[in-house]
Amino acid sequence: MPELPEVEVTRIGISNYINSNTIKRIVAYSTNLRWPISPDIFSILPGETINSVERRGKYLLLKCQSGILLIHLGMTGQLRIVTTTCTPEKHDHLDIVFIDEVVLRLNDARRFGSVFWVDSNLEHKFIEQMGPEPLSEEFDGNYLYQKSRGRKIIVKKFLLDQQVVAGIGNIYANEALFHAGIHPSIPAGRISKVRYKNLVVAIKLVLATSIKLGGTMIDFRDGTEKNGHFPQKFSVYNRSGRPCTICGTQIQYKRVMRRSIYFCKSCQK
DNA sequence: CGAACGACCTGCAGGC
DNA sequence: TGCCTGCAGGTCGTTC
Repeated sequence: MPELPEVEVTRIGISNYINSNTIKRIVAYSTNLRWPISPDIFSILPGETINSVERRGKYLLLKCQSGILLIHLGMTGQLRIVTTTCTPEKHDHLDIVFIDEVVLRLNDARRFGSVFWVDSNLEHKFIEQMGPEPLSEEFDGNYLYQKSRGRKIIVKKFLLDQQVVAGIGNIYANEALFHAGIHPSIPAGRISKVRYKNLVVAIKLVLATSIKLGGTMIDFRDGTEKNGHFPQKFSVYNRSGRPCTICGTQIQYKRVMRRSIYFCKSCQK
């Protein structure tokens, strides 16, 4: 499930192959992702050179001369670097073919991902409304504290709001709350500034650690199944019934508002 | 404005 | 064996 670390690891991985490379053509095997892929890209992209590969929250930004290609991987989206001789498989939707025959191929089984083309002098509304990058200095305890005043939603859901902070998903929200010792079901507006400072430290730590370890499930190179090593570091996520790494209490699992929460009832208050 | 929920989609696990 | 149900996940759009 691509969250910020997975997108970042993907960004670094594909950059080596596509940065400064020029697009030859676009091939679509299906265009109905979360939204139809902008038909513009078939005529605009050929001839464009990738000037930089950037990331904003969970979005990848392929910056070209005349605009930006935004890619969101949804839940199951994966980008792979292949060659033109590599035949497409099930759930492959889009090829960005470069002049040196390198292909950036998008695969997305559940099709929650999306691809947008935006004119360079327009900001896309989804990006525009997005909160700060969690690894930036701008994102600190004071910011979260101020942002949460008056909010009644539970803190775990608050962290998933991309307008609050960009790039956090269910896995890292659960993990960060554990490391900060905060119960996921507490209303966001009732948490002290000190606790938010601890939470921000925890968020930055879990995200940075995951990026360093290669995320949770990344595989961008042709043929080589190279999974990230972060799952081995999970403290609560997907560990229902297993002992807490700190106190040994069984990790709790609950469905709250159609989302899974994992926590230690002894360590998180 | 905030909160809650439906919808989108597919693969997989579990129950019968 | 095979069908059915529920769950997993992100997030936009709609409704209250």
